[in-house]
Amino acid sequence: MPGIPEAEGLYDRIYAVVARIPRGRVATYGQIARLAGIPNGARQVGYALAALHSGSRLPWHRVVNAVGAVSLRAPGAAEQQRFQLEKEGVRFNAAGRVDLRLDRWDGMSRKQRAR
DNA sequence: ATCCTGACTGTTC
DNA sequence: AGAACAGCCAGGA
Repeated sequence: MPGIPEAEGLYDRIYAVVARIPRGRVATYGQIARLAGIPNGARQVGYALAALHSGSRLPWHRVVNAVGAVSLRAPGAAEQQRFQLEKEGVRFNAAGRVDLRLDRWDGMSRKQRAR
């Protein structure tokens, strides 16, 4: 069939990409969407992650928005995400944002700490 | 099928 | 740098 975008589910593809983000690095929603084959699916990525039940082993905390900030809305959740990232070595600036130029995952190699 | 909501993003001011 | 806007698209009512 000419139109089989996701015979395994859209979310599964998103989760698969998130699972590949190496420790100590972050990726943006748009970046993940693109890697999952969903050009303009940034919101879908957020939607998919929101659908995740607590207890999932997916490294969803490594996902930040386009400006390097945490987009969690639930009170306290954002701080928790930041704490977990800092624990992995990701640094936040005074504005509470990640410097994507330094810690963004290149989407290819799994481990590589440039800088 | 229509409308509203949302863990988004790029452009423009 | 921050705010307003307009696209974007999957769910749920």
